[in-house]
Amino acid sequence: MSFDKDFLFNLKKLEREFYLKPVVKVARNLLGKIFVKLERNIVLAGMITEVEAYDGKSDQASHSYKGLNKRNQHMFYLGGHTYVYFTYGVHYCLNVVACREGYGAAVLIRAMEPLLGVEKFSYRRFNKRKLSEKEFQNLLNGPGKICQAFNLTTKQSGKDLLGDEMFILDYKNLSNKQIGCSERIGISKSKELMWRFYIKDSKFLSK
DNA sequence: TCTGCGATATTC
DNA sequence: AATATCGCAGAC
Repeated sequence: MSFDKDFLFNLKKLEREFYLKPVVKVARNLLGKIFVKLERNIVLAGMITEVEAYDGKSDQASHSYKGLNKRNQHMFYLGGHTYVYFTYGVHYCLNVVACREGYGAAVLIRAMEPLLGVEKFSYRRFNKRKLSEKEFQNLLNGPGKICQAFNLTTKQSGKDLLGDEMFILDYKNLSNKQIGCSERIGISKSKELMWRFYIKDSKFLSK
């Protein structure tokens, strides 16, 4: 199986309806789907392997928990938009907004398997072209790494994933057996919720 | 292979 | 003061 442009462009873009379901369901369903960003002369694509769900008012770990502010405003957009935020003074993180407009739920994209644009990813992440096996696996296996490789910043926050610049393609539908879950990483509140989901046999997961 | 730490924008 | 992170240095 090869992931060239022709293969990708025969896949169908996820429709609005996909994003309007409860956020945990959207999170699980995003596993195995293909995130695509079109740049000037290049196609960047990765298969989503690890995600975390963040709900609205009920979830103390969610950016939207305390209501709308300047930083989190895009998290309240209609499902199917992006929410990119800056954190630790260093890193950007990509989220996919879920549910109706004004609800404030999103899926943090934590890891992907690189498919197209590997050379671009390599330069942005390691400033070189030839990578070891280990480096290849580490291209997109963390939320900050994804944004570095795809060159995503707050400029790309609030974009519609049903548009032409960035979108998600329907690809794999995974069974419950193939999906692992755990506590979310790096939070202190609402830790008991098992809302981190990942593809069990993937080599492209965060640490 | 692992642990601790520094970097530092944004919000409360 | 805390945070939805990462890469590096130094210990072993």
